[in-house]
Order: sequence, then structure tokens, then C-alpha cells
Amino acid sequence: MAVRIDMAEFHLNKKQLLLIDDDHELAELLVDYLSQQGFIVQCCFDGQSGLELAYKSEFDLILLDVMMPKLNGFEVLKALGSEYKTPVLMLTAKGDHNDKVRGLELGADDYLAKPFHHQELLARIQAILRRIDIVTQQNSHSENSTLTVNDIELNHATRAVTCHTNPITLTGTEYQILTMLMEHHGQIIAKDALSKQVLSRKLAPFDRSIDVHVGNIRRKFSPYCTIDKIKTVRGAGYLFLTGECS
Amino acid sequence: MAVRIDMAEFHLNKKQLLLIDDDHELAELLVDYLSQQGFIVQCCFDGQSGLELAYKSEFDLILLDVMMPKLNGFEVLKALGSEYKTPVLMLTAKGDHNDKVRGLELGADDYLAKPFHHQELLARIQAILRRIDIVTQQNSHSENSTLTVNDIELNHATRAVTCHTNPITLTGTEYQILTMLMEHHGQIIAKDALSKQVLSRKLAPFDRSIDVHVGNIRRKFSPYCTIDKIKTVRGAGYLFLTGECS
DNA sequence: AGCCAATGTAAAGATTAAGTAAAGGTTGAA
DNA sequence: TTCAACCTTTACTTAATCTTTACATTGGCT
Repeated sequence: MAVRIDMAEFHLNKKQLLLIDDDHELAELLVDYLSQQGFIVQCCFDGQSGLELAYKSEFDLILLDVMMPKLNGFEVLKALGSEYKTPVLMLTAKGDHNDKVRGLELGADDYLAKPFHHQELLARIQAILRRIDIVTQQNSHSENSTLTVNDIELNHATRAVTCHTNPITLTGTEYQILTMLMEHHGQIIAKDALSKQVLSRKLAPFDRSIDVHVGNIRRKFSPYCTIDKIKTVRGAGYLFLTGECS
Repeated sequence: MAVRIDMAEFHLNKKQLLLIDDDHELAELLVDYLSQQGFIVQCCFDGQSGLELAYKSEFDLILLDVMMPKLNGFEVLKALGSEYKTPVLMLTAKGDHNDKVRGLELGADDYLAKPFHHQELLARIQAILRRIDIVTQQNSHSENSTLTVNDIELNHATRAVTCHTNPITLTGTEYQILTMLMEHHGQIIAKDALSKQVLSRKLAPFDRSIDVHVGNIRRKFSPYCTIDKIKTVRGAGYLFLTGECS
């Protein structure tokens, strides 16, 4: 338990970066340099897997190369969508002016042309992170080990779930969905957001996975709850009810 | 009164920039261009007066030239201090790498070397402002999530509706229509505008959908309201009444 | 008043989202 | 390899809700 907290605090202090670049040599250099500068750097080499990682984990900033196989940088940017919160710094081999404007208009926060000095990259990364820290006065994403809403309790340390003290067994996906709904209880969560966060993919037109998982969660809770705590908001998403009930 | 509110909203939408640059010719060009792009631009020609203005008024962003008489850009940046909230974009005649790093480390948010394309400047300005808007928006997300006019309240987070504290169930379309009417309460909203916004289609000659939806909204509210808050303006559209009632 | 076009409104019909059981596929452990 | 757990897809059902239709009503106009 103590170790877990220490780990969490350790990670909180260091900013997490995601580097998406197919140039392995450069990537290795950057990972070394940025790690040395106190960042935690995760790295992948094509747009597709970069996109999945971006959906799956929370990063403080994404470094995104433009020229890549599978999905190029612009396509990744588009796929992340305009509501995506994490700042993006684009890297490119070209110094092309139109490229810059296009990237920035698509939602990138900054744009740096290769070849660049490591120092300048560092300075730009810090400028972006500083701006965000100033604006969000408190950035405490401190994860408590339990999450309780109404009479449902999630224990993140053990991944145990109880409803009104009755133990309930959930699969990993079900647990993640329920966590996300409960973390935002009282707010509608779009199915697309659930899909991106939990399944690491955009919600495709006839993808029913989320519905099925939510259905399974409900079924597992139904013996212990008189009313359904997960409300369907047709056309909008699901909503974990905040109010009292049993 | 209505006019006053409109004016306030008008100014809120336009971002205020401060341009500090001793190159009068360039400054004039930039002021023209940025004004045309929807910004309110104030301008001064040396670091000293720039600094005073920055302290005196609130700006959304400062464009700061490096090479200037009296105080240069770096000195201005230092003088503003590290807690100064307004983002700064530095402009410079040199493309010197060390200059860039120095500027960014001193607290600038971005750095653009002259000569630059106007488009790129615009894109960078917008990137910085967008980032701030996203971050501040998520801070005050819960507060902005309700819309109240008279005794009708909409909660955007839950899509819940109450009239005089009585809960009312609306469909998605009804909710959107009511939101649009209430956001513009006191002004007539054309049926065509409702159709485009809510149903994503132009209003066809014999399309009665909007009428039916409005009728359904009225029916759902009627048990709790003595008078109808949605007024029909024949030939023009619908109007959500601003005044008192119960 | 009497006409006409716009609107109100009930009800039928069409469409679409969501619930759900079950089959199929994938993965990881024994 | 085999099995069990799990995720996804499929197919069908149910239910919500949107649109159309048909007729009634209203308000402005001559």
C-alpha cells in the first residue's frame, strides 16, 4: 500500500510524454535525452499504435511526427478529435509553411521542423506544459485506492467490487467501464468516449460492444440493487446516477 | 437591456491582443490583419510602455518583439515575471536558436522568427488560445452545465430538465430545441434555424417536425406552468419568453 | 364575414437506438 | 494442446422517438 502511493507520487512529479515517430534512431536519441531531462517517455513507431496508446493512457504531452507509415501525423491529429485534451507538438522533416499552418489548425499546440536542437524541443515542451500548469492551478490526479458512489464501492488496489457489501465479480473491461462511469457520476458519458478510453478504438457505426458490456454490468448488479444505477440516455450515452437509492 | 447583453457577448467572443513592436510598418500590417481576423489589437512601440499596458489591462495574448528600444523583449518578459498569466508569443528578426531557447525558458509560450507568414502567426495565436480555452473550460465544466430561465432549468451534464423543481422527461430532439430557445430567450428563433441546428436539415415546405416537437414540449410542461413559455410568432418562428410567470 | 395560409395536434407509420441471448473468436494459463 | 474466461459480433427483439398524415384551429387579410 505504502509502495503504491510512493509510486503514484513519483509518477505525478514526472511528466509523461508519448513520442510517435517512425525514425527509430531519432526516437532513441530523444527518449534518452528527454528521460535524462526528467520526463517519462513512452514511444511508438507508427500512427496506428500511437493513436491506440493516446486513447488508452493519459499523457501530459504528445510528440507527433508527420511523416509516418499507416497513419501520418495529420491523420492521427484528426482521429484524436477536437475534444482531445492532451497537447500535441508536431515534428516534421519539412519546414513547409503550409504544413505548419495545417497542423496548427488541426489542433496541434506547436510545430517544430526537423532538424531541431534538443534544447529548443525541450524549451517548447516546457513552454506548453508550463502554460497548462499555470492555467490548471491544481493538477491533482491523485488516485485514491477506493471509489465509492451510492452503495457501490470499487477498490482499485484489489479491483474488488461490492454492492451494498455484496461482492461482485467483474471482468477487466466491465471494471474499467464502471470506473469511468462512477468517476463521472452525474454526468453523461458518451459511448464513443467509453470506447476510446476502455477499448482503445473509436466507436464504429455498428459496434455494440459497449452496450453488451453495460448490459453485463447491469445483470451482475441487479440481484443487489432495486433500481438500475446506470441510466441510458438515448442518443447520448450512459449516466451513473448520483442520488440515493438501494 | 437586450442590446447590452448582446454587446457583452460580442466582446467576450473577440480576443484581445497586445502587440509590442517598434517596427511601425510591420505593426500596422499586423494590426490590420489581426483585426480583420476578428481580434481586438492594441499596439505599442517600446518595451517600457508595453509593460505598463500589460499590467494595466487584461489581454488574452501578448505579441512581443525582441529587438526594441528602452526595454527589449527579454527584459519585458523578465519584468512580467513567472507568475504572469497571459501567454506571450515572441517575435524576432533573428532565427537564432539560442534566442529561441532563451525566450521560451524565460516564460514565453511560443516563438516565431521574422519574416513569417501571417497565416502561421494566426495559426500559432489560435493554437495558444485554443489550448487555454480547453483547459479553462474543463475547470469550470460543472458550473456551466446548467441553463436556467424563469423556473425552467436544463442540466447539460445529465440532460435533466425541471420546471419549478418538477422533473420533466424530454427526448433528445426536444431537449435540443428547448436549449436553443432558452439560450436565445427573448428573441425569435426561426423554424428553419431550429431545423438546421437540431435536425441537420433545411426546413422543407411541408415539414412539420419542428411544430410537432414544440407541441410535445409544451404538452410536457403544461401541467406545471400556468402560461405557455414558448410563444409562436406566426410566420417568423418561436420565442422563449424572458419575463416572469409561473 | 369568409378565405387562406400557418399552426396545433392526435395518431399511424417508419426509423433507429438499445437490450439481450447466443455463437464465434481470441487469449492466456495449465 | 486444451480449456476457461473473456471480448466481439450477430441476429433478433423491444422500445423510444422522429416523421408524416390528416384534420382541426387560429389569425391576418380583403
